[in-house]
Amino acid sequence: MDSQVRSDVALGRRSPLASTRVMVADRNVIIRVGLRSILERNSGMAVVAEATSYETVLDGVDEHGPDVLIIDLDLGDDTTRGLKLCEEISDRFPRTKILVLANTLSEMIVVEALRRGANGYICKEEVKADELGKSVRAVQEGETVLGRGVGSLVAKGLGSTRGSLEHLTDRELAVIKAVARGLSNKQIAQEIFVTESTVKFHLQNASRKLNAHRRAEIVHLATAAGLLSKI
Amino acid sequence: MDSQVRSDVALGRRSPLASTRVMVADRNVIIRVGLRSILERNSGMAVVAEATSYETVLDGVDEHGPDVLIIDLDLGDDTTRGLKLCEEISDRFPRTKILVLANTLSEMIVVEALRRGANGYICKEEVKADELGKSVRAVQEGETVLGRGVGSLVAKGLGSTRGSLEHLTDRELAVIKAVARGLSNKQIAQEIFVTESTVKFHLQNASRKLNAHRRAEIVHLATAAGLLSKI
DNA sequence: TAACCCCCTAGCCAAACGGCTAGGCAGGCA
DNA sequence: TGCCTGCCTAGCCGTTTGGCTAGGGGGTTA
Repeated sequence: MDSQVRSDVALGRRSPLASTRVMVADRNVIIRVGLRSILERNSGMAVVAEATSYETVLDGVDEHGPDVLIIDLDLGDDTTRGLKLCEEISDRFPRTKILVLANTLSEMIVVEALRRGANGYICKEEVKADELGKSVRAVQEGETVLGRGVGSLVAKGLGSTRGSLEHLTDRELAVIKAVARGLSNKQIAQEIFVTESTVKFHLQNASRKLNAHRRAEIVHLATAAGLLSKI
Repeated sequence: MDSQVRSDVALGRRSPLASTRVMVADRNVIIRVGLRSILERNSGMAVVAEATSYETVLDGVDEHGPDVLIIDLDLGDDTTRGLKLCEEISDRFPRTKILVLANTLSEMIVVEALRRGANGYICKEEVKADELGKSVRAVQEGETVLGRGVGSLVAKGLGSTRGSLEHLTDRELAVIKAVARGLSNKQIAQEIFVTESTVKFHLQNASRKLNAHRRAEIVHLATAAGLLSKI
């Protein structure tokens, strides 16, 4: 339609309605383009910056000072880095609201993200196009947005006594990855140059942290939490 | 549309072949919008149909006869349905080429998809924007396209004697899902009203089919293959 | 009808696992 | 300095598992 406005937007200028400045952090170029298209065309927002790695998110926020940061916590091989990022951004740039856009729905991650400063959590698969703009605007205005299915998950989790996600240590994660490959404790011990006892020790700790009791469950929970993306 | 040839040229030139008609099948609206945006703006292609469920893909292909179908095999809770869909489309509509756009990289799924008529397989996370158009055009012209990392995976898999994916039976899948929840064979037996022997039987068969030797590995492989999306 | 697949059951045995207690060592921090 | 955390080791015990052989019954298809 109005080609004048469109080219202005393309140049980076804001239309009077484009009062919301958004930054998008996602590894997937299709997602980035899709978000830009949806937000700019349907909601009159402006995507002022993009990031594809943990390292560049902070700089982008610092430089562009977006109103809302839409972020997939899984920007690498470790979702816990995304969680730390939430904490750091909400700490250093409290004016920028954080809307987590997740691939998967994990109770642990949701609770932890909110605890560390995220203002909203929606799931890529579930979201509808018209909800996106509303969600962004809502978090910008200080609301907390929980997408489809997220709310009930959180409510369920709040009843449990389980506190915050005790994040897995490097060693524990390494052992879990080996377990996922079907290795026995003895094989794992040889692979990482420790004794079988140590492997069992790490697995016991991981079990407690994930509230699991069998190695198959550990693998499943760690996968669901996005901790095993790269084996 | 023809009156805007000039602006089309400005947007990115339209070659005589620019009539590529694409259909997109993906549950995720962000992905659908992103693909449309990338393909239409940068490559002068037309997205003529979209689908979001297994049921609607066939109708869409039948009605619009796209040159290329870009499809995420995981349109529901069962990737094997996506594989069947590949087979059916390549059988009934051989003129429509199939480009699989996957979330995850699973050797089994790749090999099986290609065996059942897919003409290309690329991974959402890995693909670059400019590669998308090229890939679509390449499969349209009869080439087989394997995205980053996919090729080496297939090559590795071809060496193995393991044949096609023997798909898991309902029972086997049910047992695996229970295993993922950390249940013991005895507990699973009680839950699905069979003896422990039967549970072990199903797990043995699943192990063979997935080429795994430990239940943790079974869970991991089944997850990677998209078989455990809904627990 | 035979051949096949899926589902179910049984028993055996060695190996692996889960859960536990009880330590030692190094580094960061109050 | 003491305290905490992460990491490592040891041993014990009962349970679970992986891998195997050896069947039966019901359904579908060639």
